[in-house]
Amino acid sequence: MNYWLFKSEPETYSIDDLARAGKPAMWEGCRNYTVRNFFRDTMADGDMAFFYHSVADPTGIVGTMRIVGDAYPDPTQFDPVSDYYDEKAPKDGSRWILRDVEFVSKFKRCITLAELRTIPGLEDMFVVRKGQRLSVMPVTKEEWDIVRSLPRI
DNA sequence: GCCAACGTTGGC
DNA sequence: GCCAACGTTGGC
Repeated sequence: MNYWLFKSEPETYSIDDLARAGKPAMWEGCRNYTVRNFFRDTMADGDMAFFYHSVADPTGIVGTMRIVGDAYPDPTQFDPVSDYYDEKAPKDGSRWILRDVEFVSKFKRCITLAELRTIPGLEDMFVVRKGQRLSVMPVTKEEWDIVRSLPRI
């Protein structure tokens, strides 16, 4: 079982949007090869992930979700009217893939980035590292457990 | 709005 | 295959 952190701008897609969906949703639009490789090679059905709000006030972890099923081609790469359209994407869909995710929980409060930076044991967490811009990143079990054990969540 | 940091592109 | 230029992310 692996653990992850997924970033999303809540104006685009928030934890509430995922909760309202009431079923697994496509995590579409990732256009970064490192993330693509995570989706393809490392992530597995049943993995757990934090939902993180970026470009928000405040930014931070707002809940959890579960990875459902296997990776498959992201349909938005073939959609000319989509923001995520990629005219050079091979027809076999191998360039950009996605994962389905389902809502698990929303925290009672946002665990802000500022708070994460102060918590012993999270010093090396990807999301607190300077310049780290991946929209999907791995989380260790130790980091997962520390965040899950914070008060009032 | 600024800008640091990083990923991607493309010329050579 | 190198690397400069460019584009994007995302915190502040």
